[in-house]
Amino acid sequence: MIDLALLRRDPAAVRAALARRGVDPSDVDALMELDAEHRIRLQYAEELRSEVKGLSRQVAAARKSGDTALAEELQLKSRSLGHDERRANAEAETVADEVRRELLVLPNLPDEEAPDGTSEADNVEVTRWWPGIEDGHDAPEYADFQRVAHWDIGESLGILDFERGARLSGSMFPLFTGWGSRLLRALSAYSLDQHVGVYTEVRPPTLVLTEAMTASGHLPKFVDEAYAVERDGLWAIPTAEVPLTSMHRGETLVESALPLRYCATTPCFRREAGSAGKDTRGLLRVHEFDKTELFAYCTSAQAPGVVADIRGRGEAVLRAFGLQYRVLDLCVGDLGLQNARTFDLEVFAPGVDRWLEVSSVSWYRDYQARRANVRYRPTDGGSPVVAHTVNGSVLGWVRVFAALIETHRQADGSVVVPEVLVRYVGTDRIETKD
RNA sequence: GGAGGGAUGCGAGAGUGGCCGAAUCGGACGGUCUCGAAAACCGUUGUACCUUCUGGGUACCGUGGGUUCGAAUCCCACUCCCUCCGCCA
Repeated sequence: MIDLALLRRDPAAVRAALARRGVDPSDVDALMELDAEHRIRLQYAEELRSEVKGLSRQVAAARKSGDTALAEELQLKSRSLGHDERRANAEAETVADEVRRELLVLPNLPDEEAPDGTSEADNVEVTRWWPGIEDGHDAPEYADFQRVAHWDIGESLGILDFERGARLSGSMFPLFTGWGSRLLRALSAYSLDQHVGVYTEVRPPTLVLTEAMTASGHLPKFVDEAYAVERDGLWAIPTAEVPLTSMHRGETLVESALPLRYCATTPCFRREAGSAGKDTRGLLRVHEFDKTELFAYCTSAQAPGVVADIRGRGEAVLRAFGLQYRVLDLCVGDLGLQNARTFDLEVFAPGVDRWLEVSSVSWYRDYQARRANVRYRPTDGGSPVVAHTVNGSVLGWVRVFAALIETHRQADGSVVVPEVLVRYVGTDRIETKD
Protein backbone atom coordinates (compact mmCIF):
# COMPACT_ATOMS: atom_id res chain seq x y z
CA MET A 1 0.00 0.00 0.00
CA ILE A 2 1.08 3.53 -0.54
CA ASP A 3 2.06 5.88 2.27
CA LEU A 4 -0.98 7.71 3.68
CA ALA A 5 1.31 10.45 4.98
CA LEU A 6 2.49 11.07 1.43
CA LEU A 7 -1.10 11.27 0.24
CA ARG A 8 -1.88 13.91 2.89
CA ARG A 9 1.28 15.87 2.22
CA ASP A 10 1.11 15.88 -1.55
CA PRO A 11 -2.26 14.71 -2.88
CA ALA A 12 -1.65 16.28 -6.27
CA ALA A 13 1.45 14.17 -6.87
CA VAL A 14 -0.34 10.97 -5.87
CA ARG A 15 -3.31 11.80 -8.08
CA ALA A 16 -1.02 12.53 -11.03
CA ALA A 17 1.12 9.43 -10.58
CA LEU A 18 -1.89 7.14 -10.28
CA ALA A 19 -3.67 8.85 -13.18
CA ARG A 20 -0.79 7.65 -15.38
CA ARG A 21 -1.93 4.13 -14.74
CA GLY A 22 -5.60 4.86 -15.15
CA VAL A 23 -6.76 5.39 -11.59
CA ASP A 24 -9.68 7.84 -11.41
CA PRO A 25 -8.58 10.92 -9.40
CA SER A 26 -11.92 10.92 -7.62
CA ASP A 27 -10.98 7.57 -6.07
CA VAL A 28 -8.00 9.30 -4.52
CA ASP A 29 -10.15 12.17 -3.28
CA ALA A 30 -12.68 9.74 -1.79
CA LEU A 31 -9.89 8.06 0.12
CA MET A 32 -8.64 11.38 1.44
CA GLU A 33 -12.10 12.30 2.68
CA LEU A 34 -12.43 8.98 4.44
CA ASP A 35 -9.05 9.50 6.03
CA ALA A 36 -10.04 12.98 7.25
CA GLU A 37 -13.24 11.60 8.72
CA HIS A 38 -11.34 8.86 10.46
CA ARG A 39 -9.03 11.34 12.12
CA ILE A 40 -11.90 13.46 13.40
CA ARG A 41 -13.63 10.44 14.89
CA LEU A 42 -10.41 9.09 16.33
CA GLN A 43 -9.64 12.36 18.01
CA TYR A 44 -13.11 12.52 19.55
CA ALA A 45 -12.84 8.95 20.84
CA GLU A 46 -9.44 9.64 22.32
CA GLU A 47 -10.68 12.73 24.13
CA LEU A 48 -13.44 10.71 25.76
CA ARG A 49 -10.98 8.01 26.64
CA SER A 50 -8.71 10.55 28.25
CA GLU A 51 -11.59 11.84 30.39
CA VAL A 52 -12.51 8.33 31.52
CA LYS A 53 -8.94 7.73 32.56
CA GLY A 54 -8.89 11.02 34.46
CA LEU A 55 -12.08 10.11 36.33
CA SER A 56 -10.72 6.68 37.16
CA ARG A 57 -7.73 8.28 38.77
CA GLN A 58 -10.05 10.46 40.83
CA VAL A 59 -11.98 7.37 41.90
CA ALA A 60 -8.79 5.82 43.16
CA ALA A 61 -7.93 8.99 45.09
CA ALA A 62 -11.41 9.25 46.61
CA ARG A 63 -11.35 5.62 47.74
CA LYS A 64 -7.94 6.12 49.28
CA SER A 65 -9.18 9.03 51.32
CA GLY A 66 -12.28 7.09 52.34
CA ASP A 67 -14.78 9.26 50.51
CA THR A 68 -16.95 6.41 49.22
CA ALA A 69 -19.85 8.65 48.25
CA LEU A 70 -17.69 10.76 45.98
CA ALA A 71 -16.07 7.67 44.50
CA GLU A 72 -19.43 6.18 43.59
CA GLU A 73 -20.61 9.41 42.07
CA LEU A 74 -17.51 9.58 39.92
CA GLN A 75 -17.89 5.95 38.90
CA LEU A 76 -21.40 6.63 37.69
CA LYS A 77 -20.21 9.56 35.64
CA SER A 78 -17.34 7.58 34.22
CA ARG A 79 -19.58 4.66 33.35
CA SER A 80 -21.81 6.70 31.07
CA LEU A 81 -18.82 8.41 29.56
CA GLY A 82 -17.39 4.95 28.95
CA HIS A 83 -20.45 4.02 26.91
CA ASP A 84 -19.96 7.06 24.71
CA GLU A 85 -16.31 6.31 24.37
CA ARG A 86 -16.98 2.75 23.29
CA ARG A 87 -19.42 3.87 20.65
CA ALA A 88 -17.12 6.62 19.37
CA ASN A 89 -14.28 4.15 19.19
CA ALA A 90 -16.32 1.64 17.23
CA GLU A 91 -17.33 4.33 14.78
CA ALA A 92 -13.75 5.45 14.31
CA GLU A 93 -12.72 1.83 13.79
CA THR A 94 -15.38 1.33 11.12
CA VAL A 95 -14.04 4.25 9.15
CA ALA A 96 -10.48 3.06 9.69
CA ASP A 97 -11.46 -0.29 8.17
CA GLU A 98 -12.85 1.45 5.13
CA VAL A 99 -9.63 3.40 4.74
CA ARG A 100 -7.61 0.21 5.03
CA ARG A 101 -9.79 -1.58 2.51
CA GLU A 102 -9.43 1.21 -0.03
CA LEU A 103 -5.74 1.49 0.61
CA LEU A 104 -5.17 -2.24 0.06
CA VAL A 105 -6.59 -2.17 -3.46
CA LEU A 106 -5.08 1.17 -4.48
CA PRO A 107 -2.19 0.43 -6.86
CA ASN A 108 1.41 1.46 -6.31
CA LEU A 109 2.78 4.72 -7.69
CA PRO A 110 4.67 3.98 -10.91
CA ASP A 111 8.32 4.91 -11.22
CA GLU A 112 8.79 8.19 -13.13
CA GLU A 113 10.95 6.33 -15.64
CA ALA A 114 8.39 3.65 -16.42
CA PRO A 115 7.14 4.24 -19.99
CA ASP A 116 3.66 5.63 -20.66
CA GLY A 117 1.03 3.40 -22.15
CA THR A 118 -2.24 1.63 -21.58
CA SER A 119 -1.65 -1.98 -22.63
CA GLU A 120 1.06 -4.53 -23.33
CA ALA A 121 1.27 -3.10 -26.86
CA ASP A 122 2.98 -0.05 -25.33
CA ASN A 123 5.73 -1.99 -23.56
CA VAL A 124 9.19 -0.95 -24.65
CA GLU A 125 11.71 -3.51 -25.84
CA VAL A 126 15.07 -2.59 -24.31
CA THR A 127 17.22 -5.60 -25.17
CA ARG A 128 17.23 -8.46 -27.64
CA TRP A 129 19.82 -11.22 -27.64
CA TRP A 130 20.57 -14.34 -29.63
CA PRO A 131 23.56 -16.65 -29.86
CA GLY A 132 26.33 -15.06 -31.88
CA ILE A 133 25.03 -11.50 -31.66
CA GLU A 134 28.34 -10.41 -30.12
CA ASP A 135 30.13 -11.61 -33.28
CA GLY A 136 27.79 -9.67 -35.52
CA HIS A 137 25.58 -12.58 -36.53
CA ASP A 138 22.01 -11.85 -37.56
CA ALA A 139 19.01 -13.15 -35.67
CA PRO A 140 18.77 -16.91 -36.09
CA GLU A 141 16.85 -18.51 -38.92
CA TYR A 142 15.16 -21.51 -37.40
CA ALA A 143 15.21 -24.76 -39.38
CA ASP A 144 12.08 -26.77 -40.04
CA PHE A 145 13.15 -29.35 -37.47
CA GLN A 146 13.08 -26.56 -34.86
CA ARG A 147 9.57 -25.57 -35.85
CA VAL A 148 8.02 -28.45 -33.94
CA ALA A 149 5.87 -27.64 -30.89
CA HIS A 150 7.25 -28.85 -27.58
CA TRP A 151 4.21 -31.00 -26.88
CA ASP A 152 5.02 -33.05 -29.98
CA ILE A 153 8.71 -33.20 -29.11
CA GLY A 154 7.85 -34.12 -25.54
CA GLU A 155 5.65 -36.96 -26.64
CA SER A 156 8.06 -38.43 -29.17
CA LEU A 157 10.97 -38.31 -26.72
CA GLY A 158 8.89 -39.62 -23.82
CA ILE A 159 9.70 -36.66 -21.58
CA LEU A 160 6.24 -35.04 -21.31
CA ASP A 161 2.91 -36.77 -20.69
CA PHE A 162 -0.04 -34.38 -20.66
CA GLU A 163 -2.64 -37.10 -20.83
CA ARG A 164 -1.52 -38.80 -17.66
CA GLY A 165 -0.94 -35.43 -16.02
CA ALA A 166 -4.60 -34.65 -16.63
CA ARG A 167 -5.52 -38.03 -15.18
CA LEU A 168 -3.87 -36.95 -11.94
CA SER A 169 -5.01 -33.36 -11.60
CA GLY A 170 -7.01 -32.29 -14.64
CA SER A 171 -5.83 -30.26 -17.59
CA MET A 172 -2.93 -27.84 -17.39
CA PHE A 173 -1.03 -29.92 -14.86
CA PRO A 174 1.99 -31.18 -16.79
CA LEU A 175 3.69 -34.46 -16.03
CA PHE A 176 7.42 -34.64 -16.74
CA THR A 177 8.85 -38.09 -17.17
CA GLY A 178 12.30 -39.62 -17.53
CA TRP A 179 14.84 -37.23 -19.03
CA GLY A 180 12.14 -34.57 -18.97
CA SER A 181 11.91 -34.69 -15.21
CA ARG A 182 15.67 -34.73 -15.03
CA LEU A 183 16.04 -31.73 -17.34
CA LEU A 184 13.48 -29.75 -15.35
CA ARG A 185 15.33 -30.47 -12.13
CA ALA A 186 18.62 -29.52 -13.80
CA LEU A 187 17.31 -26.11 -14.81
CA SER A 188 16.63 -24.90 -11.28
CA ALA A 189 19.69 -26.67 -9.84
CA TYR A 190 21.91 -24.85 -12.33
CA SER A 191 20.24 -21.52 -11.64
CA LEU A 192 20.46 -21.81 -7.85
CA ASP A 193 24.16 -22.59 -8.12
CA GLN A 194 24.72 -19.32 -10.00
CA HIS A 195 23.49 -17.23 -7.07
CA VAL A 196 25.26 -19.01 -4.21
CA GLY A 197 27.10 -16.67 -1.88
CA VAL A 198 25.12 -13.62 -2.89
CA TYR A 199 21.55 -14.81 -2.44
CA THR A 200 20.87 -17.08 0.53
CA GLU A 201 19.10 -20.20 -0.63
CA VAL A 202 15.76 -20.89 1.02
CA ARG A 203 13.25 -23.70 0.75
CA PRO A 204 10.07 -22.13 2.15
CA PRO A 205 6.70 -23.74 2.82
CA THR A 206 4.41 -23.62 -0.19
CA LEU A 207 1.20 -23.38 1.82
CA VAL A 208 0.95 -20.07 3.62
CA LEU A 209 -1.37 -18.06 5.87
CA THR A 210 -3.74 -15.39 4.61
CA GLU A 211 -1.48 -12.77 6.20
CA ALA A 212 1.39 -13.80 3.96
CA MET A 213 -0.75 -13.61 0.82
CA THR A 214 -1.99 -10.17 1.86
CA ALA A 215 1.47 -8.84 2.66
CA SER A 216 2.81 -9.57 -0.82
CA GLY A 217 -0.29 -8.06 -2.42
CA HIS A 218 -1.86 -11.26 -3.78
CA LEU A 219 -4.89 -10.86 -1.53
CA PRO A 220 -7.49 -9.52 -1.33
CA LYS A 221 -7.56 -8.46 -4.97
CA PHE A 222 -6.56 -11.74 -6.63
CA VAL A 223 -8.49 -14.30 -4.60
CA ASP A 224 -9.73 -16.03 -7.73
CA GLU A 225 -6.18 -16.64 -8.93
CA ALA A 226 -5.14 -18.59 -5.86
CA TYR A 227 -5.75 -22.16 -4.78
CA ALA A 228 -7.09 -22.28 -1.24
CA VAL A 229 -6.94 -25.04 1.33
CA GLU A 230 -9.98 -23.68 3.11
CA ARG A 231 -10.23 -26.27 5.82
CA ASP A 232 -6.89 -25.19 7.22
CA GLY A 233 -7.01 -21.53 6.27
CA LEU A 234 -4.00 -21.90 3.96
CA TRP A 235 -3.20 -20.82 0.42
CA ALA A 236 -1.02 -22.49 -2.20
CA ILE A 237 1.64 -19.95 -3.15
CA PRO A 238 1.49 -18.50 -6.68
CA THR A 239 5.20 -17.66 -6.42
CA ALA A 240 8.05 -17.92 -3.90
CA GLU A 241 7.75 -14.16 -3.63
CA VAL A 242 4.93 -14.71 -1.14
CA PRO A 243 6.89 -16.61 1.53
CA LEU A 244 10.03 -14.57 0.86
CA THR A 245 8.18 -11.29 1.44
CA SER A 246 6.74 -12.55 4.69
CA MET A 247 9.93 -14.14 6.00
CA HIS A 248 10.76 -10.94 7.82
CA ARG A 249 7.19 -9.76 8.27
CA GLY A 250 6.89 -7.46 11.29
CA GLU A 251 10.65 -7.20 11.76
CA THR A 252 12.89 -4.18 12.09
CA LEU A 253 16.13 -4.97 10.28
CA VAL A 254 19.41 -3.06 10.56
CA GLU A 255 20.53 -1.03 7.60
CA SER A 256 23.98 -2.62 7.51
CA ALA A 257 22.38 -6.00 6.77
CA LEU A 258 20.83 -4.67 3.56
CA PRO A 259 20.41 -5.66 0.88
CA LEU A 260 19.11 -8.88 2.41
CA ARG A 261 18.95 -11.32 -0.49
CA TYR A 262 17.30 -14.69 -0.91
CA CYS A 263 16.68 -17.20 -3.63
CA ALA A 264 14.24 -20.08 -3.67
CA THR A 265 12.90 -22.64 -6.08
CA THR A 266 9.33 -23.67 -5.41
CA PRO A 267 6.32 -24.99 -7.22
CA CYS A 268 3.92 -22.17 -8.08
CA PHE A 269 0.17 -22.64 -8.23
CA ARG A 270 -2.16 -20.53 -10.33
CA ARG A 271 -5.81 -21.08 -11.10
CA GLU A 272 -5.59 -18.99 -14.28
CA ALA A 273 -9.25 -18.20 -13.75
CA GLY A 274 -9.23 -15.15 -15.99
CA SER A 275 -7.64 -16.92 -18.92
CA ALA A 276 -9.80 -20.00 -19.36
CA GLY A 277 -9.42 -21.45 -22.82
CA LYS A 278 -6.32 -19.38 -23.67
CA ASP A 279 -2.99 -21.07 -24.40
CA THR A 280 -4.23 -24.33 -23.01
CA ARG A 281 -1.89 -26.50 -25.05
CA GLY A 282 1.36 -27.82 -23.79
CA LEU A 283 3.43 -25.85 -21.35
CA LEU A 284 2.41 -22.34 -22.34
CA ARG A 285 0.08 -21.86 -19.39
CA VAL A 286 -0.20 -24.37 -16.56
CA HIS A 287 -1.64 -24.54 -13.05
CA GLU A 288 1.55 -25.75 -11.40
CA PHE A 289 5.11 -24.93 -12.39
CA ASP A 290 8.55 -24.72 -10.83
CA LYS A 291 10.16 -21.32 -10.62
CA THR A 292 13.33 -19.93 -9.10
CA GLU A 293 12.85 -16.57 -7.48
CA LEU A 294 15.40 -13.98 -6.41
CA PHE A 295 14.32 -11.55 -3.74
CA ALA A 296 15.79 -8.63 -1.81
CA TYR A 297 14.86 -6.29 1.00
CA CYS A 298 16.85 -3.10 0.48
CA THR A 299 16.98 0.67 0.82
CA SER A 300 15.46 2.94 -1.81
CA ALA A 301 18.97 3.86 -2.95
CA GLN A 302 19.95 0.21 -3.42
CA ALA A 303 16.81 -0.78 -5.30
CA PRO A 304 17.80 0.17 -8.87
CA GLY A 305 21.08 -1.74 -8.51
CA VAL A 306 19.30 -4.82 -7.23
CA VAL A 307 16.80 -4.67 -10.11
CA ALA A 308 19.70 -4.54 -12.56
CA ASP A 309 21.45 -7.42 -10.80
CA ILE A 310 18.45 -9.74 -10.85
CA ARG A 311 17.64 -8.89 -14.43
CA GLY A 312 21.27 -9.52 -15.37
CA ARG A 313 21.19 -12.93 -13.70
CA GLY A 314 18.07 -13.90 -15.59
CA GLU A 315 19.63 -12.84 -18.86
CA ALA A 316 22.87 -14.67 -18.06
CA VAL A 317 21.01 -17.94 -17.55
CA LEU A 318 19.15 -17.60 -20.84
CA ARG A 319 22.42 -16.83 -22.63
CA ALA A 320 24.10 -19.83 -21.04
CA PHE A 321 21.27 -21.97 -22.41
CA GLY A 322 21.72 -20.45 -25.88
CA LEU A 323 18.14 -19.19 -26.07
CA GLN A 324 17.01 -16.09 -27.92
CA TYR A 325 15.32 -13.58 -25.63
CA ARG A 326 14.19 -10.01 -25.29
CA VAL A 327 13.63 -7.68 -22.35
CA LEU A 328 10.59 -5.45 -22.10
CA ASP A 329 10.24 -2.34 -19.96
CA LEU A 330 6.58 -2.55 -18.95
CA CYS A 331 4.48 0.55 -19.54
CA VAL A 332 2.47 1.94 -16.64
CA GLY A 333 -0.74 0.45 -18.04
CA ASP A 334 0.65 -3.08 -17.99
CA LEU A 335 2.29 -2.81 -14.56
CA GLY A 336 1.09 -5.11 -11.81
CA LEU A 337 -0.87 -3.61 -8.94
CA GLN A 338 2.07 -3.59 -6.53
CA ASN A 339 4.80 -2.64 -8.98
CA ALA A 340 6.54 0.67 -9.53
CA ARG A 341 8.71 -0.68 -12.36
CA THR A 342 8.90 -4.04 -14.08
CA PHE A 343 11.14 -5.65 -16.69
CA ASP A 344 9.85 -8.80 -18.35
CA LEU A 345 12.20 -11.37 -19.84
CA GLU A 346 10.72 -13.25 -22.77
CA VAL A 347 12.33 -16.26 -24.38
CA PHE A 348 11.67 -17.17 -27.98
CA ALA A 349 10.15 -20.59 -28.61
CA PRO A 350 10.57 -21.40 -32.32
CA GLY A 351 8.30 -24.44 -32.32
CA VAL A 352 5.24 -22.48 -31.28
CA ASP A 353 6.72 -19.31 -32.83
CA ARG A 354 6.07 -17.16 -29.78
CA TRP A 355 7.80 -15.12 -27.15
CA LEU A 356 7.17 -16.66 -23.73
CA GLU A 357 7.36 -14.63 -20.54
CA VAL A 358 9.78 -16.42 -18.24
CA SER A 359 10.62 -13.66 -15.78
CA SER A 360 9.28 -10.49 -14.28
CA VAL A 361 11.77 -8.38 -12.41
CA SER A 362 9.94 -5.89 -10.26
CA TRP A 363 10.63 -3.04 -7.92
CA TYR A 364 7.84 -2.59 -5.39
CA ARG A 365 9.22 0.44 -3.63
CA ASP A 366 7.91 0.29 -0.04
CA TYR A 367 4.45 -0.88 -1.15
CA GLN A 368 4.84 -4.52 -0.13
CA ALA A 369 7.08 -3.88 2.83
CA ARG A 370 4.53 -1.48 4.30
CA ARG A 371 1.88 -4.18 4.09
CA ALA A 372 4.32 -6.69 5.52
CA ASN A 373 5.59 -4.17 8.07
CA VAL A 374 9.25 -4.74 7.28
CA ARG A 375 11.43 -1.81 8.26
CA TYR A 376 15.07 -1.12 8.91
CA ARG A 377 16.84 1.06 11.42
CA PRO A 378 19.15 3.51 9.63
CA THR A 379 22.83 3.37 10.48
CA ASP A 380 22.78 7.04 11.45
CA GLY A 381 20.31 6.18 14.22
CA GLY A 382 17.06 7.72 12.99
CA SER A 383 13.68 6.05 13.39
CA PRO A 384 12.87 2.91 11.42
CA VAL A 385 12.23 3.29 7.70
CA VAL A 386 9.98 1.05 5.62
CA ALA A 387 12.19 -1.17 3.45
CA HIS A 388 11.99 -1.55 -0.30
CA THR A 389 11.49 -4.93 -1.95
CA VAL A 390 12.69 -6.15 -5.31
CA ASN A 391 12.22 -9.54 -6.88
CA GLY A 392 12.44 -11.40 -10.11
CA SER A 393 12.21 -14.89 -11.49
CA VAL A 394 15.36 -16.61 -12.63
CA LEU A 395 13.41 -18.24 -14.17
CA GLY A 396 10.01 -19.83 -14.79
CA TRP A 397 11.26 -23.29 -15.72
CA VAL A 398 8.32 -24.84 -17.46
CA ARG A 399 8.30 -22.27 -20.23
CA VAL A 400 12.10 -22.28 -20.43
CA PHE A 401 11.81 -26.05 -20.84
CA ALA A 402 9.49 -25.56 -23.81
CA ALA A 403 11.73 -23.00 -25.52
CA LEU A 404 14.81 -25.09 -24.81
CA ILE A 405 13.64 -28.34 -26.36
CA GLU A 406 12.27 -26.49 -29.38
CA THR A 407 15.42 -24.42 -29.92
CA HIS A 408 17.86 -27.29 -29.45
CA ARG A 409 15.95 -29.90 -31.40
CA GLN A 410 18.12 -31.54 -34.06
CA ALA A 411 17.31 -32.85 -37.51
CA ASP A 412 17.15 -36.40 -36.15
CA GLY A 413 14.55 -35.40 -33.55
CA SER A 414 16.89 -35.50 -30.55
CA VAL A 415 17.47 -32.53 -28.27
CA VAL A 416 20.97 -31.34 -27.49
CA VAL A 417 21.50 -30.36 -23.86
CA PRO A 418 23.27 -27.00 -23.41
CA GLU A 419 26.88 -27.40 -22.31
CA VAL A 420 26.36 -25.88 -18.86
CA LEU A 421 23.52 -28.29 -18.09
CA VAL A 422 25.21 -31.54 -19.11
CA ARG A 423 26.58 -32.33 -15.69
CA TYR A 424 23.21 -31.58 -14.10
CA VAL A 425 21.15 -33.60 -16.59
CA GLY A 426 23.59 -36.47 -16.92
CA THR A 427 23.57 -36.59 -20.71
CA ASP A 428 24.49 -34.24 -23.54
CA ARG A 429 21.62 -35.35 -25.75
CA ILE A 430 18.07 -36.52 -25.17
CA GLU A 431 17.04 -39.13 -27.71
CA THR A 432 14.08 -41.33 -28.40
CA LYS A 433 14.12 -44.27 -26.04
CA ASP A 434 14.13 -46.99 -28.70
C1' G B 1 -4.19 -36.61 18.90
C1' G B 2 -3.49 -36.66 24.76
C1' A B 3 -1.13 -34.42 29.50
C1' G B 4 1.55 -30.45 31.62
C1' G B 5 4.47 -25.71 31.52
C1' G B 6 5.29 -21.02 29.28
C1' A B 7 4.77 -16.20 26.18
C1' U B 8 6.35 -8.94 29.50
C1' G B 9 10.86 -3.68 26.50
C1' C B 10 17.50 -5.21 22.71
C1' G B 11 18.42 -9.77 26.31
C1' A B 12 17.50 -11.90 31.18
C1' G B 13 13.60 -11.14 34.50
C1' A B 14 9.95 -8.72 38.39
C1' G B 15 5.11 -7.24 38.51
C1' U B 16 -1.63 -10.98 40.21
C1' G B 17 -6.98 -4.67 39.85
C1' G B 18 -5.49 2.07 40.74
C1' C B 19 0.37 7.67 38.82
C1' C B 20 2.99 0.46 35.53
C1' G B 21 4.87 2.28 29.43
C1' A B 22 6.23 -0.99 33.18
C1' A B 23 11.18 -2.51 38.98
C1' U B 24 16.02 -4.73 38.76
C1' C B 25 20.21 -6.68 36.23
C1' G B 26 22.75 -7.04 31.63
C1' G B 27 23.69 -4.99 26.70
C1' A B 28 24.14 -0.64 23.59
C1' C B 29 25.02 4.61 23.23
C1' G B 30 26.73 9.43 25.45
C1' G B 31 29.51 11.73 29.44
C1' U B 32 32.98 12.26 33.93
C1' C B 33 37.77 10.36 35.26
C1' U B 34 42.52 8.85 32.21
C1' C B 35 48.31 9.99 28.15
C1' G B 36 44.96 6.00 26.47
C1' A B 37 42.12 1.91 28.12
C1' A B 38 39.78 -0.93 31.97
C1' A B 39 37.14 -0.23 36.45
C1' A B 40 33.93 3.11 38.86
C1' C B 41 30.23 6.82 38.63
C1' C B 42 26.33 9.81 36.01
C1' G B 43 22.93 10.03 32.02
C1' U B 44 20.26 8.16 27.62
C1' U B 45 18.08 3.94 25.51
C1' G B 46 10.52 0.97 22.30
C1' U B 47 6.87 1.49 18.45
C1' A B 48 2.63 3.49 16.08
C1' C B 49 -1.11 7.03 15.66
C1' C B 50 -3.81 11.83 16.62
C1' U B 51 -2.86 17.00 17.74
C1' U B 52 -4.99 23.69 18.57
C1' C B 53 2.99 21.11 18.62
C1' U B 54 9.44 24.55 22.38
C1' G B 55 3.51 21.31 24.33
C1' G B 56 -0.83 17.79 24.87
C1' G B 57 -3.27 13.06 24.02
C1' U B 58 -4.24 7.68 22.68
C1' A B 59 -2.87 2.63 21.89
C1' C B 60 0.46 -1.50 22.42
C1' C B 61 3.02 -6.52 28.30
C1' G B 62 1.56 -13.50 22.29
C1' U B 63 -3.56 -12.63 19.37
C1' G B 64 -8.86 -11.67 19.66
C1' G B 65 -13.04 -10.94 22.78
C1' G B 66 -15.23 -10.03 27.82
C1' U B 67 -15.73 -8.17 33.14
C1' U B 68 -14.71 -3.24 35.64
C1' C B 69 -15.14 3.65 37.08
C1' G B 70 -10.15 1.57 36.07
C1' A B 71 -6.73 -4.48 33.29
C1' A B 72 0.19 -6.43 32.05
C1' U B 73 -2.73 -8.05 36.34
C1' C B 74 -9.50 -11.23 36.59
C1' C B 75 -12.63 -14.38 32.79
C1' C B 76 -13.23 -16.84 27.77
C1' A B 77 -11.35 -18.41 23.02
C1' C B 78 -7.26 -18.91 19.86
C1' U B 79 -1.99 -18.99 18.22
C1' C B 80 2.99 -20.10 19.01
C1' C B 81 7.10 -22.23 21.96
C1' C B 82 9.02 -26.02 25.56
C1' U B 83 8.62 -31.08 28.14
C1' C B 84 6.39 -35.98 28.16
C1' C B 85 3.14 -39.81 25.70
C1' G B 86 0.98 -41.62 21.05
C1' C B 87 1.46 -41.68 15.65
C1' C B 88 4.61 -40.94 11.54
C1' A B 89 8.37 -39.71 6.43
